[in-house]
Amino acid sequence: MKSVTMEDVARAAGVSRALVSLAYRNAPGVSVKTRERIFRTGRELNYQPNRIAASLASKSQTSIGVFLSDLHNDLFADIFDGLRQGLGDESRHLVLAVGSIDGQRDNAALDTLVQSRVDLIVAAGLLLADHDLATYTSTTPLVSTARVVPGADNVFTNNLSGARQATEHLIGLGHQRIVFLANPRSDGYLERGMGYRQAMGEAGLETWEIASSYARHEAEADIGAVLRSSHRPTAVFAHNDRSALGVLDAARHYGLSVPEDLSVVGYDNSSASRLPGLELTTVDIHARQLGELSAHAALTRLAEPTDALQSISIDPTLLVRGTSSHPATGRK
Amino acid sequence: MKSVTMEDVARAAGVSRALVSLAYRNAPGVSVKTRERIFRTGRELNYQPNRIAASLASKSQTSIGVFLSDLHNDLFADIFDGLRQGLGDESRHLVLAVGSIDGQRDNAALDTLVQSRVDLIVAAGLLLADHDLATYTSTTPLVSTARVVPGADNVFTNNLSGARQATEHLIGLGHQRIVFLANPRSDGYLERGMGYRQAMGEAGLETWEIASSYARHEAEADIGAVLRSSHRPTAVFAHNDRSALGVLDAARHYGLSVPEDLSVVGYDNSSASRLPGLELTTVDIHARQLGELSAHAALTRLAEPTDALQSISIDPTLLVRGTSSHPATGRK
DNA sequence: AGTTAATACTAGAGCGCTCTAGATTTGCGG
DNA sequence: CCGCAAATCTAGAGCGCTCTAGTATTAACT
Repeated sequence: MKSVTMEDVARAAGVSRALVSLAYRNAPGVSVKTRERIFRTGRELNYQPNRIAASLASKSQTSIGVFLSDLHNDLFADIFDGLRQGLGDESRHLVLAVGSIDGQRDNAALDTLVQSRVDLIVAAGLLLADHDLATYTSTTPLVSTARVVPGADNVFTNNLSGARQATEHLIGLGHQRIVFLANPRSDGYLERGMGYRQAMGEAGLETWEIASSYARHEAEADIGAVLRSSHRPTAVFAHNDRSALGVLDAARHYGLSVPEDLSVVGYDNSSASRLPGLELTTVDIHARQLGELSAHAALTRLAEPTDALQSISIDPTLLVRGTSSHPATGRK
Repeated sequence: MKSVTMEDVARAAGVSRALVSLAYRNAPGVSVKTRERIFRTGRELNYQPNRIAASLASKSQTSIGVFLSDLHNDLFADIFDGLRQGLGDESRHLVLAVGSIDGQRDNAALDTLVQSRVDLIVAAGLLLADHDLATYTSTTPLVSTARVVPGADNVFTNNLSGARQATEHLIGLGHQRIVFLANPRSDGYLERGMGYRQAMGEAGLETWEIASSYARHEAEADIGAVLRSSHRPTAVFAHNDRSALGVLDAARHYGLSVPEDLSVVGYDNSSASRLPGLELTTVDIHARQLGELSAHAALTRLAEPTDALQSISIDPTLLVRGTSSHPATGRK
């Protein structure tokens, strides 16, 4: 399947290859008449410029690599939307790479981007250790979203603040036995845990943390044992919506009604949390805005490669919905 | 930012460029000793092969383009997972392009893939008209998932069967006034409507169709008016889960309880439909399997470019969950 | 018309790799 | 130690484009 090249178009239009190149890049220096003729013959031959060749030949083709951790999490979809919007016209040269929920594919995905010689990588939801990322940041500028990576421009959410807001909300409602459901594999869990601990400490309450895994089913099992105990918690603050849904499931399974018997607060404001019938109280990390700001950071970095590294933090917002209320009574 | 080239590695290792190339491609013809030396110096120099140059130079670099319509719909995430699994090792050369929910970006996304000279495109959720797609199928083999495209290998779900199953389920429960909530912009809506009509016709029931839009909120508004009418339907079959959730919302808004006052059946078995607290009765299209079969179709096509076009259909499965029951009574 | 200054166009080198065809080395039976 | 095939390695021509440095053409103004 031989494809049409620039050479073919040039010959057919009776001009040089270089001129066709200029025309297709909308560069100046081509007369209107010739430009039209070139496009016409291009269309006739069904010519599609070869991007591969173009980016090999040119040094200035700025392409941006986007790493997304997991397509199942619509948070990343939001970030991606924001990114694309913030990038505007630049978004035509995006190269996507998708990792996997366990982080196993992150390395391969980043390699792909580096090997595709993207000028910059915007990464959302990286699970790799800082140390492993150093290899990449030394080669290609990195804009990290929703996680702070040394050596990269960072656009992140203030997890500490979000976790405090969530915990203080529960404390304010009168809860005392508040469990924090953590996941050592998840982004930002450390800071969220810290925010939880701070808020609990300031209120003179004892912390109670349970480690859980990323998957909903496992989170459900992990929390199940706790919910069955006689001195069970009256509220659970989950490190993200996904595991909060697991808690909801577990509660239902053990006959606890939410929020009457148990208050549940999630984190992320994922689309699932917004669903009718769930109305999960959660913390909105403003994912779309995160993406947009990442775009700006990326554009700035490309324009000024030597500028100092930036870190932008966005304050998350607590969204009180239906799964949190006063303990025992069920009153809002 | 000058990057390390194969030339650099060759010089440092004291061999020819060609040999480095062979080594990095794990090709035979390189002695074990030399191979090791090459990799060692490669690592020392932090060499990353330039994929762009590689694919320009080689004719046989098979890369596969993947078009995904919309990252917010986790159906596509499932398809993608299946695809990646089915592709196995081949999945290292995936090039992703993402459209948009309104289909506006589909053209641009496909152009990107063609311009990246992918050897084949696997497309999930295309909204473009057949006619617009002809341009692409003439250049690059296309495997279409979840939609039948002329001139492409197709892996699709039997929408007719799925819609019949859903409708017959409702009829079997005793419903008579069953609304089909359609969306003229959505994939497969035509066939789903047809399945609905067939099932209704065979049962001697009158059809009742309402056009809706893709977004949940609008679907909610569209269905609202119908639900308020005195002679309202006892069941709604929505063309997909997304709009089914809108129906659920509308029902709640107008004080109808589901499934007691209104049965609702969706389509897709999206992750949202599986959530605790929703338990939407829906039709499972087996998205993951769709992806896997697409992978096989792609591999077959790449191996045998001249074989006749294939069409594989998967029968969807009705999943009866909590939102459907006998009319008026609420008994299952 | 004659000079200058734009404007329009072209030749050819090169981006970093792959691949073909040929050169060199190695292994091994006699 | 020779001969010859197999194993190992290399030179150099592209892949389809961009970009620099230049040539040809037209416009602009004395």
